[in-house]
Amino acid sequence: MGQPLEYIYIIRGGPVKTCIGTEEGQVQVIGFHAAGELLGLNVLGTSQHNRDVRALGTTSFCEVSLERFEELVSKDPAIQYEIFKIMSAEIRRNQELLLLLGKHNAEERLTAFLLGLSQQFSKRNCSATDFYLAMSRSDIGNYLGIAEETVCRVFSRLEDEGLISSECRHIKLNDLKRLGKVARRLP
Amino acid sequence: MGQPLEYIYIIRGGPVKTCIGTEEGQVQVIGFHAAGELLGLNVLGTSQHNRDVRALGTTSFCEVSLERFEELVSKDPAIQYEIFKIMSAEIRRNQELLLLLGKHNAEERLTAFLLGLSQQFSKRNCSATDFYLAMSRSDIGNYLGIAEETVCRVFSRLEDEGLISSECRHIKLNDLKRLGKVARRLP
DNA sequence: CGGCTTATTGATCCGACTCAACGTTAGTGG
DNA sequence: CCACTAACGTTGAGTCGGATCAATAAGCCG
Repeated sequence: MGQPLEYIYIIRGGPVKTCIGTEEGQVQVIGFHAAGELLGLNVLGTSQHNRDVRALGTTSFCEVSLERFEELVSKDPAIQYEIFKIMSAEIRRNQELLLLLGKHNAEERLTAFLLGLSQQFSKRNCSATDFYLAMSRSDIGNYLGIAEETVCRVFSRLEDEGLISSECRHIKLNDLKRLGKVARRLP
Repeated sequence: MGQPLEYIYIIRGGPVKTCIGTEEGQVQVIGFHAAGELLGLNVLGTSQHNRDVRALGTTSFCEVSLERFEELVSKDPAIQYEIFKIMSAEIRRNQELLLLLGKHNAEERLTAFLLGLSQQFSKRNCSATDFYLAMSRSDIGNYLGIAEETVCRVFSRLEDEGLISSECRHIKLNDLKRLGKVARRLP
């Protein structure tokens, strides 16, 4: 964060989190990302990066200079359109998060979060029901706008109800259908 | 919402709100927009619009077919870059909103909202301290993730403290500096 | 006028925050 | 090798901000 906008980055591998911050030192986790995702597109048209990116494990990046990026984009309409699609998807992702933060309680936020992860893992040909969380309880709470303690409590409650098995960062989703109902329950 | 992605739209004049919804009928107001803004960019790469746009007064639009849009963008790098910048700004706007919803209480959200409007009006050469709200209390509450009643109560409280004058939708900001402190107060 | 939407205010209740204690694991240095 | 420290995760008790429910204005329009 604060660095001049000279490069954008592509994640080669490893989980990361991105955060924005205020002058007062508050931090908001904006997203968790994995291999293949682009970082830095959100500051096109400004002079410096506005996000902090932190590794949640062993990671590697691909650094692309802004000139090279603009060259690629302007020469190849397919790439250009791909970038539009990526940015557009990022907008939609943030908007769904807004809906989650604005209209759902802690239990719904957390189950929706787990189901979202499940889908991501499934797309990467990993297990959709049995995975490790790269991020801490504190990061999850920050991301979802709830306290770390509440994250723990909801995990415990979901486990008591048999919906998940939670052993620290190793999570099993035992009943995707019922979890889906919890995530989307009307207020 | 739900219409096939055939056009994107540019607001000619008049205030509008955009919303997303869930199958359960919940609605989340995502933003308020005025003349000059583009609507529809957030669904590039998908098959249909995912937002509802509703007028909050007399409005007019410019409709641009997707083919025409793509033609313009691919022929003129300046336009292309401009679109990147617009989408990038939209991402940043949503992220700031996420920070607001995730880390700030009702009073901070509402004062930040008023100050944001103030800046917008100021950019349009309108008064930064004396303006009409195009949107209802209910819309504001929905947008900020708080109840309509809470919006009213905070308005009343701010008025009691002399920070604003509120007569229904006619708002005066009496002390921008103190309002700024309220908006950014540490938790 | 009456019906309708919007705004305001009060009373009550609950979900989630805060504060605090404690267990666990990993890393550090004597 | 073990004491010490630092993160991280979990759980409990108490509190409070804001939601909900309810009633009452206040503007708008047919």
